[in-house]
Amino acid sequence: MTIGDIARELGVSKTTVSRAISGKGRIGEQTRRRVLEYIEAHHYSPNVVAKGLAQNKTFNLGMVLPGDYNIVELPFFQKCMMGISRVASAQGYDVLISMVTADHIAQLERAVENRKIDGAILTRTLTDDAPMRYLSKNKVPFVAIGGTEDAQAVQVDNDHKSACRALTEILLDRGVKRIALIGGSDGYVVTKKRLQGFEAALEKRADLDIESLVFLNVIHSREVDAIVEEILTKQVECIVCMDDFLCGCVLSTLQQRRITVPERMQVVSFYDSSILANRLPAVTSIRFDVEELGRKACELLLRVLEGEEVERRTLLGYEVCIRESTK
Amino acid sequence: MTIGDIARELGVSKTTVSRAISGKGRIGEQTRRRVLEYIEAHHYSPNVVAKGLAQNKTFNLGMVLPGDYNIVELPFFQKCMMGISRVASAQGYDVLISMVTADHIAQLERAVENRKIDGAILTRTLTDDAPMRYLSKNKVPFVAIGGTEDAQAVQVDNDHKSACRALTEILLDRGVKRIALIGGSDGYVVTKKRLQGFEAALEKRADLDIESLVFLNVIHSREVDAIVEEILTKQVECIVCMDDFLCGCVLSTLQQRRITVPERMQVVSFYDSSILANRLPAVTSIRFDVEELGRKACELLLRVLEGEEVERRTLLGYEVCIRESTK
DNA sequence: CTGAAAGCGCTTACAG
DNA sequence: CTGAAAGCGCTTACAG
Repeated sequence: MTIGDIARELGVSKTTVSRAISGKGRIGEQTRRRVLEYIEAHHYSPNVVAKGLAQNKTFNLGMVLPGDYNIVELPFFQKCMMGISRVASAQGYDVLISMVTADHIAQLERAVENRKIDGAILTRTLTDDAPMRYLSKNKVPFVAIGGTEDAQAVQVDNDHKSACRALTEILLDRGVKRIALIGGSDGYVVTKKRLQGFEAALEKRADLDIESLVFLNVIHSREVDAIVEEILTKQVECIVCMDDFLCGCVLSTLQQRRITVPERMQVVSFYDSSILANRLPAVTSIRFDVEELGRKACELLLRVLEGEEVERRTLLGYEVCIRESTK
Repeated sequence: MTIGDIARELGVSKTTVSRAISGKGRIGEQTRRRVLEYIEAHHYSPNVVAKGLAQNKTFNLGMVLPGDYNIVELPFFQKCMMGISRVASAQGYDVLISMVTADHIAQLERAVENRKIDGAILTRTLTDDAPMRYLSKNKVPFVAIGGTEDAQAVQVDNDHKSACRALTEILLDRGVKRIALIGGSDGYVVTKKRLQGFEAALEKRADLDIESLVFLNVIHSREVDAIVEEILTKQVECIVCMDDFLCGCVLSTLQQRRITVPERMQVVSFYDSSILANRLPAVTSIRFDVEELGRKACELLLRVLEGEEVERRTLLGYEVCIRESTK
C-alpha cells in the first residue's frame, strides 16, 4: 500500500495524504482525521526510504565501533549501543554499525559515500582520529563519545580525569608510598585523561613524596606478568588499572604469585564491568553509566541533525565503589 | 553529483551511465570505459538509497540482538557482529541493529514496517521466538543463529548438543560419580540442546550409575550461592556450566568457600570467552568460532536474498580446551 | 483548504 | 549499442 492507493481510495490527492501524515501544511481537520483513520485501520506505514529520498535524509545513524579484537569485547560498547539504540528508535531513527580500526575505516567511508547515514556517533576516540578526520572533511555531523582535542567536535564523555584522580586519592588517603599505574594504548584520549588525573592526585600531595611507576601501552595479557614482577621488586603497594581487562590480568598474576589482595597489594580499576563481576576480592572501582552516555550522545546528534546549536562538551559524572581490594 | 550530471557531462543518457555502473544491459565497451573513467576520476559513488527505491531493496540487513542486560553483555554478540558486519560490508550491505526482548520487538517491527531492511539475522533463538514468528508472518527472509524447531527456518549453529556431550564425557572419563549441570533460561533453544547433550552422555554410560543434578533457569548471580551449597552437601564432584557468566559466579562461590578447583571440585564451561580469561585456574571449556558463525549466517542470508535455495541447517563444530579446572 | 506537477536519484522495459 | 520515458513512494513549492 502506498500513499497513492490511499489517495485514490479516499478520493483525495497524494498531497493531502502526505500532509495528513506529516502534519505539515494546512489541511482540513475533517480530511486529516479521515486519512488518519484509514491509515490506522489498514495498518499503513509510510516507506521511510522514499520519504528520505525526497527529503534528502536516511533516518539512519552510524555507530562507529572499534573493530580490533579485545577492545570490541569490552562490555562498554554494548551498553553504549543500548543507550543509542533506544533514543534513536524513539525518534524514528535506526542505527547502522561501522567497524573501524585505526587505519582502516572503509566501512565508515562506504556508509557515508553511499549516503546511508545522516550522522555518526564515535564510541572511542584516538588522539589522532581517522574517523573523526574523515567525518569532518566530509561534513557529516557527528558526536564523539570520549574526549578530543578538536574544539569543533561535539563530545560527550565521563569525567575520566577526575575519576582517575579520585581513585588515586583513595589510595593516597590510605597512606601508600609507592603506587603504580597500568594502562592501554596512549593513542586513546581516555588513556591520556586518566594519566592526567593520576598525576594531578600525586601533584596535590607532592608533600607526601610518593613514588610512582607508570606503564602505558599494555595491550596483551602476557605483558602484564613482567610488569607485575617489576612492581613487586620495587615494593609498590598498590596498582591503578585503567580498564577491567588489564585488572583481570593483574589479579590473576598476583594470585599466581600468592600475593594477597588487599593485604600485600591494593588494586583499583575502572568500569566495574562484567569482566570483573564475581571476582574475589571485589575490586574498588569507578562506575560510569555507560548507557546514559550512549543516550546522551544520541540525543545530541539528533539535535544537531535538527539544526540546533548544541553544547560542544558534555561531561558526565561517575561513582566510586569501594570494595574489598582496598584496605 | 548524480547520474544525470555525469550523463550531461559525457553527452550520453542516464540509461547509459546506469548501465556502465551496474554492468547490466548491453553497452559499448568504449562508452562503458569512458563512463567508468569519469566516475573514477570524479569520485562519484551512486546513491544507494535511490537505487534501492528503484529496485525495491535497501541493502540493509537487520541484526536482532537481545536487549536484556547481562545477556547482551556476553562477548558472543560482539564477535558475531564482527563476522556479520564483515561479510555484509564486502557485499555492499550495511547492518542495522534491532534490540528486542522476549515480549518487546518494537524495534524490529519498526525496521520492517519502515522497509529499512531486506532480511534479518537472529542471534539468539527462543523456543517460542517472537521475532521469528513476526518475520515469518511478514515474509521477511531471515536466518537464525541458534537452533529452532521451525523446520522452514534457515538456521546455523554450533553443535551444542555434541559439545555438551563431549564436555560431560570428559568428566565421566575422569571417574566422577556425581555431576551437576547449571544453565540459564530454558526458554533458549541452546539451553535445551546442551541439556540433551548432557543427558546423552549420561545415558551412554548408564552402567556407571552416575548421579546427576540439573539446575536450569539460573539468571542471577545471587542464585548461584544456594545452588553451590546444595551441590556441596550432595557431594557432587564436578559442575558443568552452560555459560561463562555462570561459571564465573560458580568459581567465586567456590573460592569463597575455600573449595579448591580441581582438587575438590572440577568445573567446565562453554565459550572460553573474555569473561573467564585470566581467571585461575583456567577453565576447561568448549571453544566456538563465533565470528565464523556470524560470517556463515550472513553469507546464507545474502544467498537467500539472491533468491538462491540454501541448506536449511548448518552445523558448525567446536573445539575442546582442556585446562587446569579438570584433573 | 486542496491538488497538479515537478522533483529526489536511481532502474528498466520498450523502441529504435 | 543507445535513449526517451515511466516508475519506485514519497515531499513540496506553486497555484487556485
